[in-house]
Amino acid sequence: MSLFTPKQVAQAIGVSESSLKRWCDRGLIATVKTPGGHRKMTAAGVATFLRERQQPLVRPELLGLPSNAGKSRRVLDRAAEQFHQALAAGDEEVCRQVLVDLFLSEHRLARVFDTVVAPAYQQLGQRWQCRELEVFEERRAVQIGLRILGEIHRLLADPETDAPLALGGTWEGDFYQLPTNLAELTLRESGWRATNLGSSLPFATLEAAMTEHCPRLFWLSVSFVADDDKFVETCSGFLEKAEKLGVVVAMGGRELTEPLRQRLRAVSWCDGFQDLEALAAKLSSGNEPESAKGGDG
Amino acid sequence: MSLFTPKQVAQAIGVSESSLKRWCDRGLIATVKTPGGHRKMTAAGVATFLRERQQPLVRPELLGLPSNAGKSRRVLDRAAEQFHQALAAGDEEVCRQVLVDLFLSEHRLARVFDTVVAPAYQQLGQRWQCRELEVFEERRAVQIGLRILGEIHRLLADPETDAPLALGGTWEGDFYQLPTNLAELTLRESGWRATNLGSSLPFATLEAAMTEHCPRLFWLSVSFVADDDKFVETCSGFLEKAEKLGVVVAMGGRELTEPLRQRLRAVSWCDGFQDLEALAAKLSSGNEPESAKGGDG
DNA sequence: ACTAAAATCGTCCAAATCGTCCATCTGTCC
DNA sequence: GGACAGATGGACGATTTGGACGATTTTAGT
Repeated sequence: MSLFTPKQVAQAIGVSESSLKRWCDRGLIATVKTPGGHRKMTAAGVATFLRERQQPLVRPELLGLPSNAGKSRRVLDRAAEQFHQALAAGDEEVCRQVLVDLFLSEHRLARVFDTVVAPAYQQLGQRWQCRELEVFEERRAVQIGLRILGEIHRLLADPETDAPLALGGTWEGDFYQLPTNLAELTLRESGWRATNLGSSLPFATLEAAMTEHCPRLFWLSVSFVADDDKFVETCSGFLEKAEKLGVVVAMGGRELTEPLRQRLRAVSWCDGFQDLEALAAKLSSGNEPESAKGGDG
Repeated sequence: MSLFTPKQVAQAIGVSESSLKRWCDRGLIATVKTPGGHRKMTAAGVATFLRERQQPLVRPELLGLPSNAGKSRRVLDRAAEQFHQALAAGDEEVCRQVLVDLFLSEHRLARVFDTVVAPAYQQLGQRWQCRELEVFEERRAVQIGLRILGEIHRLLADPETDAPLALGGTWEGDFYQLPTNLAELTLRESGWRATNLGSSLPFATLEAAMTEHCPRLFWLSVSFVADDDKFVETCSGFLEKAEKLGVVVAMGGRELTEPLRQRLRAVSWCDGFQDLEALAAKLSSGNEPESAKGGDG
């Protein structure tokens, strides 16, 4: 992680150094001070400020951000189409600009994911099925997406050490990485200590992770199910275990068909990341650390 | 107990060595001096200083870790061990620092990949087979690796538009993403316009990509082979096509056993990324843009 | 034990930042 | 319009920082 001086940040935002110093002293921007009293800021801290204040970035490159980030406000629906086109063309720079712009424009990530990212990849999937796109183009789009999400990951402030814990991933055979990554970021933005365990994990492993860390929330992203019966069976055992531990399980994904859902109980369904965010908010507001763990035995 | 040098502590705190020395001399940080006058600090001393000054550590993980500056062999060895430990523990910050430090120390990426990254993941794989690690810990390590590689990707300058083109990926059923990502970065550092097409791609798609873009080099990362015969058969067709187009195919990966290799021709074998880099150098030095495309039809 | 390379020493100085003050600008209320 | 409160951007000397230098100490390798 690199630290930025007031001069750099002031130039990046396009304001005078004096103003920037005042904002720091008023607590608007997270600032650390050297023993000598010099201020230093992190990219995440500045990004948080920019989002809260809707402040445009004049020279984003000074903060290591894409060269056009934050210069203009973006509208969600227009961005969706632009993002989709850029993804299909493999234009990583444009993709990055669109997403980082939206992020800095204080749009909730969950909303961006639901209205821009997810639809774009759905469209790509459709175009791939129609033979309009080659497989590698779809894979390349995923690569690009993962890279950009990684950057946004770094722009989010580190969660508090006492923030509620969330784990999640995808089940064995489900190699889709984007949805579970999106879930992780959604929860991180909501202040959770969310960790994506990865894709294609045996349920035994998921259980082990849950038992070891005992999170408040566990998300399961389901984009592929080979065998409904096996899935339901294994998953049911997992859910039982979760209930005993007092872990809330959230499931979402395009493969969760209605018949499949009816065969699973004790699950919070999330159709989209805004659902997940709402669930997380409910959980962390109505914090009941004692009673939740009660039924162990 | 381990003692830290000013350089390490300075990096951990995120200030210059000069400033740190000054703070030591002012008594802000408890310091022990060797008979020769070199300063040494204990973790406790640094922690006390940080708490009194309420200064957050920029890189807390570096405390306890040797510095990675320099280019000697042992630096790389130590880095390999650090990286491995941090990967197993899921400590993304440490991993990032180790790799980015090495990168900024002007180590060739190929060398870092061969001596640090690849061994670390090999060890993880072994420990996983010995049941020492859970699957999710291995997956998490991959997630971390991919994110960091994404960052290094951005740190590399964009390739020239007239740089030689390279494409690559993994075959259907081979979901390992790290090796092919490493290959992409290796070539990018060598100035190539390298694009990773992704993992688990049908050979038909790989062929389509090759035909459409006609790269100078095509890498195939092979970390998993379900059926040797089928692999050889399909792969041979691919290699023929490549030869017609004048595309050099480079293959590497732990699953390329000797018997498998003998059944495949017209391939440049790469045991490690330094091999790949050497191959790339040879190709781009002996540049023969005309004759290469000759035999089409 | 000895040599060569790497890291640290102490010192110096230019550049950056500090805190503070003040003139200017903007929007509001009377 | 005019008084007022609040925010901005620039200027000032004092302080802090970060990088450079040759000399010295530590470390790696034989």
